[in-house]
Amino acid sequence: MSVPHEKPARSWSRRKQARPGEILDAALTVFAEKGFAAARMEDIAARAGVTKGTIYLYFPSKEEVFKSLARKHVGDTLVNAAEQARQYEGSVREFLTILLTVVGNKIQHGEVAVLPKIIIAESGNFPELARFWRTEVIDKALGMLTGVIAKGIERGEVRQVPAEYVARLCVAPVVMSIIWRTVIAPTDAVPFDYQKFLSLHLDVLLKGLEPEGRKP
Amino acid sequence: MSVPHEKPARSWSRRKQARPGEILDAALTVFAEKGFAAARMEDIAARAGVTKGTIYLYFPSKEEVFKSLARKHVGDTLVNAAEQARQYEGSVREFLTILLTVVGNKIQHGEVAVLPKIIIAESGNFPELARFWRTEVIDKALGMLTGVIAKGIERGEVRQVPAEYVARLCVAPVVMSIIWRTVIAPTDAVPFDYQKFLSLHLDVLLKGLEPEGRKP
Amino acid sequence: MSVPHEKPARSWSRRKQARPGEILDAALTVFAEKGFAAARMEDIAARAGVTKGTIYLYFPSKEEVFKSLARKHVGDTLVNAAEQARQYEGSVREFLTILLTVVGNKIQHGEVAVLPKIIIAESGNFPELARFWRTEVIDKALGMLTGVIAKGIERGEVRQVPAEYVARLCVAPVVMSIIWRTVIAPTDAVPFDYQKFLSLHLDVLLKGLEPEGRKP
Amino acid sequence: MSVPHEKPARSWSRRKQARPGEILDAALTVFAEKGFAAARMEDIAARAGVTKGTIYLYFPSKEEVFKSLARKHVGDTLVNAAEQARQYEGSVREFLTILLTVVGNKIQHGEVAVLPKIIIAESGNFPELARFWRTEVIDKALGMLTGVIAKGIERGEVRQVPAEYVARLCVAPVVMSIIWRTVIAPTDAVPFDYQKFLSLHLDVLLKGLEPEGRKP
DNA sequence: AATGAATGAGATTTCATTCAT
DNA sequence: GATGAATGAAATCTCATTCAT
Repeated sequence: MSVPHEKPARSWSRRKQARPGEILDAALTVFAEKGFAAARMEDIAARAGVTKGTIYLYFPSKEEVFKSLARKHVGDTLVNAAEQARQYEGSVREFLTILLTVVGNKIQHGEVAVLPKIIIAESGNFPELARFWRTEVIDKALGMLTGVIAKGIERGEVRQVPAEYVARLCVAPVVMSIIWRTVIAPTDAVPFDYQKFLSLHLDVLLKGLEPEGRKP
Repeated sequence: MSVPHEKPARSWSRRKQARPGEILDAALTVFAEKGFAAARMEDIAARAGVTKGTIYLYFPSKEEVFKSLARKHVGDTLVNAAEQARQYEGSVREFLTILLTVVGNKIQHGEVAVLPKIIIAESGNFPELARFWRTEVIDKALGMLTGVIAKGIERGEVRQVPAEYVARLCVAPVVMSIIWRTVIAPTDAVPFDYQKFLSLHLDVLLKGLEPEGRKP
Repeated sequence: MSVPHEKPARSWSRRKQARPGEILDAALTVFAEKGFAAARMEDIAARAGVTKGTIYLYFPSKEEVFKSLARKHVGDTLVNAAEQARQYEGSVREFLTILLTVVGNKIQHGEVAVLPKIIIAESGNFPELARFWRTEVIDKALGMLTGVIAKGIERGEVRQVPAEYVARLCVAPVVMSIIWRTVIAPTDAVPFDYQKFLSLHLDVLLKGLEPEGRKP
Repeated sequence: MSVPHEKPARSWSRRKQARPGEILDAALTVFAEKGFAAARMEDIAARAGVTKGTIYLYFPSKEEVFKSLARKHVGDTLVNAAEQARQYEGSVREFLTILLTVVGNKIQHGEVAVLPKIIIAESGNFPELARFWRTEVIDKALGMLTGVIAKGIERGEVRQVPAEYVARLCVAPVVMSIIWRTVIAPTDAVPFDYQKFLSLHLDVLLKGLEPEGRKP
């Protein structure tokens, strides 16, 4: 690869490259806490370690910061998950176990867990965003799961059920965990074990989906 | 003593009685759509069929409108549900069937379905409200369900599981339905059958909770 | 005097006659405390024992209430004092003693003592009023005193001094007392003896005005 | 190290230093003319040569602008006057002559002469301020004068009189001059010679305070 | 005559955005 | 590239005034 004299990368040069990302990270937190309208550019700037004016060097407006943010984390994890799912040959149980473990972990520790809350809160003010998430995230996630369930039914692992609805059943406790983490958890000290919760969920769900006459 | 007519009750006197409710109804819709900060008092007023100033005859501030709203619908349905649950002697299946039918109906048609979205969106700006809902709604609902599940375990209807977590499993699809209705549904035309979804949920859940050796 | 059937004067009829005065009395207090802009019609109404709307039956606007008030107490006491002064034949000392006693008493107990404060405070917003008071009250009072002093100089009771300036010297402690009563006195409990103060004032003033070679 | 020029001191940095003062100067004029409630932030801003928003960069609210203003000019001149008075060894006449000349000059030309009017007008709405002025300005001024008079009595320059009351007598024409300047003078063209008035005041006052048997 | 619910103009205050430095 | 002082549009809130009862 021809990068003959990869610049010495003066420290502020690296900063410059990193700025938009730093700003969006700051925005993520602030928007999650206050919502779009109540978030002040100054809050975001302060959290990003810059001043108000600087944000406008990288984004033309508050709205654009918000939209960039909402688009940023989409597709990353999800898209390849969908890809893998299509080719996946293991059992439904195996697949969901892996998936929910990863997701559970993100909820427990990840920063991005707050994005859904942002979308929920601002869907009314930014309907395009709601639609964007609908098509890019929700439909893809549900589509992937529907496919997995359907395959499970074909194979006799799962009894006859409407796959798209079951896909939502599969996701529901994840959604609830996300909301719990972002809405309830901050207000009280009692910790909640999302991993254990999702693990139980999977256990009950798969049992509930077992074909009738099956021998355990 | 001659009190033939209930009261003089001048016509605007009757209006005055009704006004606060009308305003809160309007506020419910507007807050649900825009969130607290982005909702304009004038919007709420217009929707209630009055002007800005009138709202201030009944509520001292925007914040108080919001808080009144958040408190208004609490406990109504829920509290007596909890009471009935404690005394309920029927099976877990029966109880949950009735409960989810009622709830599903409210989600499908009710106006109040948007309240949770409001609380989710504004929990960061009004932590007291988040706490209030946590104690008054969530804890009570989960407590009620935990009790029902526990009773089911005692009776052998339900296998050995951590009841509080299962209570959340029970609720998760309800939460998801509410969010779907308020966030996703408005952006697209495809209708979603909440009743059917919750019915499937119950079916899978109860099956997933059946004691191991049970004969169907 | 031909008032053959002086009406039985039903009590509310008397009220009706009295209303404007009651409202102005209330306004006097409220305006004195808050000033014109900060005084609310509702405050005035409440203090007068009526409701906002009622005031508008008697006065077309807040401004007119204020102006009526400012004109109300003018000339009453003052004008005849001026008249008496012109014809007065006694000594300067005698005259001022009587005058300051009356005035001192009004300051100590009267309600009207607050009027000057109102005029001072609102002179900027109602220059006509300031002019009105200037011509109707101040000029008349100073003119009267100037006349008295001048007569005193003629008679040899008072040494050669510019009478109009001395008239102001004569008034200054009165002005100060009024301000003390309305501005300082309300904020603390220590009482102030206006009568004694004005009496001392007169003593010092007259001594200071004695002709040079006079034997005491 | 080369620090040839005091500082970089970008030009707007110097402005920032000056702004609060400029705003308070503007506020002084506007509040004096209209009173607190009737003064619009926009008026103050315009007079200070900025826009509404700018004021809020330096003061959190209109009320705080007002309070800052009321506190600003306190103690400056007065406090050292009090200090000097305590140590002063000259005659009462000398001292008061100097004092009243300075004061008379301030009234004739100074901007601050309007502050007392502001305090008088707003004492009802800001009782803390009235108290503040009472303790910081009035009590100190009267205390100083009382001390001077008392010393004069000891020395035999002044006859036996209650010193605190005489202190007020001394101040009364000053108060009246201030009110004349701020309330009456703006409404008419005839000028008033405050210096001459106060000079006459001193002449009459001191004569009035001379010990009885004194030979002139 | 009196009420008091309703109005809406106008004030304070906030904050996204601009721009000289 | 970064700053932060300044702007001004837009929101909340107040209250004089109106008017149906």
